[in-house]
Amino acid sequence: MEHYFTTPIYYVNAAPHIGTAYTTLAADTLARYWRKKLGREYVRFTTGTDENSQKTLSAAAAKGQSVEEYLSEMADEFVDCWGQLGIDYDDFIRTTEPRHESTVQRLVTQLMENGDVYLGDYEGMYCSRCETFLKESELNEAGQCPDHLIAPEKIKEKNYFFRLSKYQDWLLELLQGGFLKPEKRANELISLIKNEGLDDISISREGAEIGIAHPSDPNHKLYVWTEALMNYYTSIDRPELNHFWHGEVTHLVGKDITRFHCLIWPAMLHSLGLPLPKQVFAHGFFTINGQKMSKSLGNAVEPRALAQKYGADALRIALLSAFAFGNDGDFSEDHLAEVYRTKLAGGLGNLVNRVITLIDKYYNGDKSTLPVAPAVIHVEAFGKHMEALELYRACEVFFDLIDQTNKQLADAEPWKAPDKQAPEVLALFAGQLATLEALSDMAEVLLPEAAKRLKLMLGNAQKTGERVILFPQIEA
RNA sequence: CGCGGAGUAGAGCAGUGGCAGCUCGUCGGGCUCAUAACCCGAAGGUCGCAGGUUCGAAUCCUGCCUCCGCAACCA
Repeated sequence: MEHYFTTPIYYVNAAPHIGTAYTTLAADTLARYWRKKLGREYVRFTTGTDENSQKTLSAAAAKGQSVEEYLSEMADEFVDCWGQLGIDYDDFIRTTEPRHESTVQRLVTQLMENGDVYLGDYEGMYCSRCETFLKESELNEAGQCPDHLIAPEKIKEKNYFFRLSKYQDWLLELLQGGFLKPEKRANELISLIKNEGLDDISISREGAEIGIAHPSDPNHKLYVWTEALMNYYTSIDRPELNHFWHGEVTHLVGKDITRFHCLIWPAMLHSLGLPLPKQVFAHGFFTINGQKMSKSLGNAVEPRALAQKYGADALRIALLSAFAFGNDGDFSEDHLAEVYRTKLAGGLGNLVNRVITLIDKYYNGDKSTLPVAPAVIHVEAFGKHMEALELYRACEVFFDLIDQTNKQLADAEPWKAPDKQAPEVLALFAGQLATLEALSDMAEVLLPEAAKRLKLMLGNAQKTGERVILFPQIEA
């Protein structure tokens, strides 16, 4: 079974920050797990940028650039950041690409042919921040958008609508069936449907300058969410890649955009007769040092700066092990430094160093004399958690194995054994080596850069010569 | 009654019905193969409060209190 992982496509109005990095690192980690298990050809991982926004006009103008220049520059920021974080995606999709336009126009045409799109009059209050129309009942006392505290514009125009309301009952069942995880997030949408019901949604704007042209009405541009969600399909919309849509598709999203991914998107797919994703997983948000990330507070975190100081590996595992995937939590550079110092340098790095040193010393680095060791049971638990998207627990298993192995070595005290060729000493080192192999396999998922060096060290039949330090001490 | 998160050891977090856990930090000890690393032990919590359900509740129900996010950056 193929696996297809996606992150949201990110708005290009700012450089990637630690929050977007979190989603992307999580997706990358899952993709690495499945590639290792199934082979690269059975896994696809897509990320990208959402570039069809009215705001790019003013943003580009403010920088004295053309829209194209502005968008390319911003997209490059993301490509560069993901490169520095070691993100190994299969596709980076930009919604201004021709391939996306063609897929969107084809899918929207099909929606129209299915009778799920109609042209209607719309007079309503449009919040440009929400990028959606608001009901009167949703406005606050001041007549403002309650989320953004700005007065919505009164807009009267012809809009194309998607018949979302038609799929209300179907969506309710879908959500009750576990389409969205964790369950608490699904419950939010279930109560939304039950309490407020679903309205048809506008999918076009009349006379907009930015966006993908409506396939049959040149006066309209397709409205952002409808079009943006289709990027997940665009990426595999080629005959040789289309089978990924028939495998297990997992959309990773932040908890704030579940309604788009779990109401609009599945309804459109259902209308199109396309298979649904296996699941949408909504992760939580985190504060920085207990405070909301904010430029004005000066605590916005640039992932590239952290990766340069501690390495992309450390940033990755510090984020994923900081709190349970799906919960909210806290993150700080202190925490990152702590994980680096205690778990990576003092834990894994030191363990590798001491085991290899001993084997070099006692057996001249010749691992072939050691007996075959039993399998490491942690590997199974690690896989189970990865497959359940329990990244936090997978990290726990990894760290736990390191601790147990250090403990085992300390208990056995092989340096005190008079005969290093005694069966129990040989068995000990065989087991330790098997554990390092298992750890290096897990590291290929959790710590890809370190894993390369570790594999190299373990692969050497003879002495490694100069000692390789996996995680050197970092001066504060 | 705006929406939503959250209150568990000094800090950060797991744990969603079955004897309160993890990591870090702190204190004491050990070891010396190792990156001043590693191992052992200890201190430290009436699981926000009050009711209720249950043989049994951190966990389920009710009410309350407190904190956080919801202009902009923004998962």
